[in-house]
Amino acid sequence: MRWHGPAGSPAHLALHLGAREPLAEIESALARDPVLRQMLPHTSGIAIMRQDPWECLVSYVISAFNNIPKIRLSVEHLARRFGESIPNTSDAGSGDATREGIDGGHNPVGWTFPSPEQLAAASPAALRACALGYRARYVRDMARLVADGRLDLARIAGLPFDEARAALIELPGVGEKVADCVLLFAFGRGEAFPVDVWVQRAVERWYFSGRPTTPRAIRGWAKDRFGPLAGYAQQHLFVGARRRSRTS
DNA sequence: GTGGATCCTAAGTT
DNA sequence: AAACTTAGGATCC
Repeated sequence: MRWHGPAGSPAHLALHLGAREPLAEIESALARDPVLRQMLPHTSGIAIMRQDPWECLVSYVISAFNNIPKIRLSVEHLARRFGESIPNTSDAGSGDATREGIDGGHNPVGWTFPSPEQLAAASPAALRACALGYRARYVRDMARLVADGRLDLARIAGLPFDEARAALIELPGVGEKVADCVLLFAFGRGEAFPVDVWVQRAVERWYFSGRPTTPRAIRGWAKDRFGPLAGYAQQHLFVGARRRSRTS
C-alpha cells in the first residue's frame, strides 16, 4: 500500500481503514430505509476505506469482468513483481476478519503497491504474467499517463463530483462503475454509488419489485434516496446480496 | 474420497 | 454491441 503520509503511522492507518467513520450514526441513518433496516443486522460494521487513488484505480480496472480470487491474485503478482518489499513488517492484518465489499486486503502485507513509474517501466510481457489478461494494456497505458505527467489524480480529486467522474471515465479501462469506485473509495465522495451486477440485482429485487432497470437509472435513484450516504448504502446492499447468494 | 478433464463463470468496458 | 483474457470454481467422470 502507499500511504498518504508517514508510512504506517497510526493516524494514517486509521484514515486508510475508515476507522474514524461514525458508523453508529451512519447506520442509524441508513436504518430509516426499510430494506436496509432489515439488512443491517447481517451487514453491520462496514467501513468505507480511504484508499490511495492510484492503487484504487488500478485495482478496480482489474476488477472489471473478473472474479475476486483472481483480482487478488493479479494485485499480489503486481506487488511482488513490481512493488518494493516492506522491511520489518509483522503479519498483523493478514489474519484479520475480511472487510467485505472493500478492496482492502487485495494487496498482501509485504510489498508496496507499485507506483505509476514502476508499472510504466514494466514490459508488456511482464504485465501479462500477472494474469491481467486484456487489462494489462489498460494498466500500462494509465501508468504512462501518470508517469508522464499527463494525468494528475490529485488534481482530479479536487474537482467537483461530475467533473472528476468525467475525467476518470476518459481513462482506458475506466467506465462508470470503476469511476464511481474511485470516487467513493479513494476520493471519499460518499454520494458515489457504484452499480455492479450485484447491486443492480439487489436494487431491482428489493426496491423495484423485480423490474429490470439500467445502472444509470439506479444511480439517479440512489442519489435521491440516500444522498451523501449512497456509498454506504451501496456497500450494505452489495454485501447483503453476496451473502444471500452463497449456500448457507 | 481423490484427481483430472471439461465447461462455465466473473466488482464491466470497449 | 459482440467480444474480451484467464484463473478459479463447479460438475462429472
